[in-house]
Amino acid sequence: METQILSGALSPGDRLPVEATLMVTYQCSRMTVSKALSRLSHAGLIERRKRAGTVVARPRVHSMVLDIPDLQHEVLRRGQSYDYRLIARKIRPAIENNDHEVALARSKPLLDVRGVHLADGAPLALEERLISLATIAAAADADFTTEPPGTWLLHNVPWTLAETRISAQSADVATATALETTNGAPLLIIERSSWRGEDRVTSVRQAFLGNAYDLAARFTSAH
Amino acid sequence: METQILSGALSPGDRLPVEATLMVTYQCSRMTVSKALSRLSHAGLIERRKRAGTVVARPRVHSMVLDIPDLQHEVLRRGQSYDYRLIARKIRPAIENNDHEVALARSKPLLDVRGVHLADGAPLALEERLISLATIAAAADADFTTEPPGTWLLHNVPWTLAETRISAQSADVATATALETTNGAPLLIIERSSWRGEDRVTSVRQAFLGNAYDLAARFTSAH
DNA sequence: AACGTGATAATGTATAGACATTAATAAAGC
DNA sequence: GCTTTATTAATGTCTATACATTATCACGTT
Repeated sequence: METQILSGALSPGDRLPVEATLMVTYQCSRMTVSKALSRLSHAGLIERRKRAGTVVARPRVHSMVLDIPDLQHEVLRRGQSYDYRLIARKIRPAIENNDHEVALARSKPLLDVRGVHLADGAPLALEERLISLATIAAAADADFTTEPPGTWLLHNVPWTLAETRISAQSADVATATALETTNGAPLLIIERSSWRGEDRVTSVRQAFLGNAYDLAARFTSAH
Repeated sequence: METQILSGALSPGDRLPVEATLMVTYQCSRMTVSKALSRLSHAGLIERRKRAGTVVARPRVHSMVLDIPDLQHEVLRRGQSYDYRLIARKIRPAIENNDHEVALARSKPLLDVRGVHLADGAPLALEERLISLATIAAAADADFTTEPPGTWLLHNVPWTLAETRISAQSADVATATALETTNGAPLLIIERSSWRGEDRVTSVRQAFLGNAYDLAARFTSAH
């Protein structure tokens, strides 16, 4: 079925046979047919409506799975050496008139970590991260001098929801210095906030050298 | 179960009760327990191993669903007016020493479309797109003067695989002119190739004004 | 102590049947 | 001709059962 749809033999809007027919066609029980169709439906390839039957879905958004990999893991996978250089780590209260920080802090301190990711010794990204100690108290005891906080969080805290913003900016002086590039160089900015259930876990801003980053490049699929 | 994991009551590595126990706990059949656990497993929250039992997963990659929306749809959703300005449309053979174009063309012509997306009359993105007429012959007859090719493709061609590259660049003269911005302005570049099964469908390069584009910003989740 | 080797406990997947839910269609009423 | 109501055909979900698959564990042998 999947092959037929993806090959174009079945086009968006086409009706699929009803489950009873598929039972006969593929010589299996209705439960099995139903599970298979549920899988396709979940993947967004088909739409099922009671009484009306099943049709090949007309795609609406270009929805894809983007593997935003752990930077350390990704750099090592590409055969480069990885290093993390901690610039500053401090525990501080939220800035009062910054709504975002206040929501993240929830009346407790924030862990503020910034550092540079290096691939083969060259700067790859500048990272500024805030971690909510209200949500993740254990982060206060973690050692972020060599292991980047992103890696630690990934291995220790499951997240349920993340909001990502991607944009491009010109490097200001401080960022250009940290990344050893020229003032005004194009940077790829990734900002992400993560939740665990109702609670905010962390927010991070990563500034990548525009030309160095084909890391976000990933194979993707609708399934 | 999901709530317990996401709330932190169950941590990565913790063992879950075996299915027989869950049957009793939740007063339902094993098939139902199994389906629920399969769903959690598919979502990456747990790992199931025969004989060894089920444990809460230790997350590995920051995998997330990125909804890259249809631009027209997204601009309208934000309450802005949308326009598409066609710059050029031509059918031409692939450039011979360009491997990418040759692979896309498959010995047939390519449809080369470029245009500008406008939100509230202001340029938002410059788009350069190639469509394989070998794979999508019907695209030759589509009217791309007002409807952008991305929207047409999205509604008419299901895709199975896409490869996306995201980077940042400084605007060159031609691009800066088309986007009515200054030379050297930071741009967010999205390059994407799409497949339908084994066949290449289209490749596109979109250059966004860096500050205008929080469009790629999308709510995302692991499920 | 090291190495198979078989029993076993767990998940994986299938079947047949029952009932619930929903929306398209047909019938009835005004 | 329009609206309301009943029918019904489709999917949605559950149960109980059976057997397949596989990694672990305990045991016996070398």
